[in-house]
Amino acid sequence: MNKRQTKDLLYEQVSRIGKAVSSPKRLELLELLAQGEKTVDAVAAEASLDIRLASAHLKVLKEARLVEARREGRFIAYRLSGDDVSALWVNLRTVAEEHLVELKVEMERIFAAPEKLDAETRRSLLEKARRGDVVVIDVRPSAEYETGHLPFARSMPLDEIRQRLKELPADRDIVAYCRGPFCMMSAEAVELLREHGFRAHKIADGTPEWQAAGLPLAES
Amino acid sequence: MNKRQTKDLLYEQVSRIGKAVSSPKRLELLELLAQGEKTVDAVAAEASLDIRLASAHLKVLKEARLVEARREGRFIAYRLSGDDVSALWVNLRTVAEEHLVELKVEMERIFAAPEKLDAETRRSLLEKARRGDVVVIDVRPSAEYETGHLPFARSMPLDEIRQRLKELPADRDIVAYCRGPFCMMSAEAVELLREHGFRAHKIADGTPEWQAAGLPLAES
DNA sequence: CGTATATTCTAACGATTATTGGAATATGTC
DNA sequence: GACATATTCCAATAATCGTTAGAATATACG
Repeated sequence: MNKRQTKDLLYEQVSRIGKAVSSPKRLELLELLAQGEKTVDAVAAEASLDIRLASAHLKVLKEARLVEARREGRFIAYRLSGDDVSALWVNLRTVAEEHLVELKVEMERIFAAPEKLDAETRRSLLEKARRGDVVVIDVRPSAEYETGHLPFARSMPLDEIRQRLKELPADRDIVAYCRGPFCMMSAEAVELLREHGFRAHKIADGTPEWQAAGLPLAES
Repeated sequence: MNKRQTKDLLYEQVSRIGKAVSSPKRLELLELLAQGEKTVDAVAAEASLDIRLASAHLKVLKEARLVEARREGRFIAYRLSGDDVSALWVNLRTVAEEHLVELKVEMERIFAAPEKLDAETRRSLLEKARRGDVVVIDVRPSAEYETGHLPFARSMPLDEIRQRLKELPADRDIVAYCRGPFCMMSAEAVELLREHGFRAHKIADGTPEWQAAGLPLAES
């Protein structure tokens, strides 16, 4: 086999990964699975897809080895095939945020203040959370919290906040996070909390961003 | 605009990056441009593409804002639009190498021993090169060396090695690198050097891998 | 063992993309 | 200003992909 044919083979293989991430729906599914293992109809519902279409997209992701499937009774549970896949998603989204003006303006339109974190801010947030100077709340569904969450964060799913307001302090800063920069749950939580007089802020990070920055998650 | 429409818009934008990297040819062009600014016919020749097809692919990359173009006299020079693009290429290739068995076996078939470097090995190589315990040679075309190269590496383009053998030490290890794990220039260099009795080895890293690992390059 | 549920498979269609060759544009040179 | 060179534009074709709907499979439950 000559050099050209060999090279074609190599790039062809890498393009399998590229093709897998070339569809907006599949990217959404990847981000969902980055929050933990989920069944087909769970991701289909979250991404507003017909179950059969979601299944087809998951199949493509599986053939690119970005996800793995496992039967769980009547359901089939999909999960990312590694932390590097989650990091790839973060990388793709970051490059898009950096270079695509259309995405930048859209993000600014949706989220008034885009609270991007740098390494230093992440470290200091962690320290303040450890000391209890701020209360970090994870507003995702509790199953996702249990798969992995920011250290010192407590679970406070968006649809439970209203009933659990008394668990939160009125005299300290509350920092809310959810699935990542594209997720709107933390913004909704902050709005709700501010209406009730709390000092709430959101950060753009989700667990995938935190992990991609090389920081450890907590479990249980 | 409702939540679904907003989400669709966001993932749609990220998928522009995904679509750009979904073609093997475009990945090859990206890797070439990660070695430095190049003209259309230069990359077309390197990638064995018709100039018109190369131009079309570069246009797609430009529309995804992964590359930028600049007129240079009669030529048009393309370059990556940032170091993060180079890092994205490395990330995609690494995920592919990690998860795609077909790629793994193909790599093993081509390159007898895949000399992957971890953080520690990179550091110690750098130290040995600094002290002069090993001679690191950059076998890429000299223009690429000038755009950026590993610290303490000297330029020794593949097609000049035969004439410049006397510049190399016979009593020390020689480490050759080129554009990255897919590039065959360092393997050819090592073969040539060993035939002449040198103690030559190759590493898989190119400048993109080195940079993506957070290490600095040298210029000039 | 029959029924309900979750998922996959298959076939079909329309939309998008890769590739090709010819024509057009832009720059530099004589 | 005519010519050569580098690149882009345009139109056409073949290949691939996304989506939809109906049928098939596989497991759990009564």
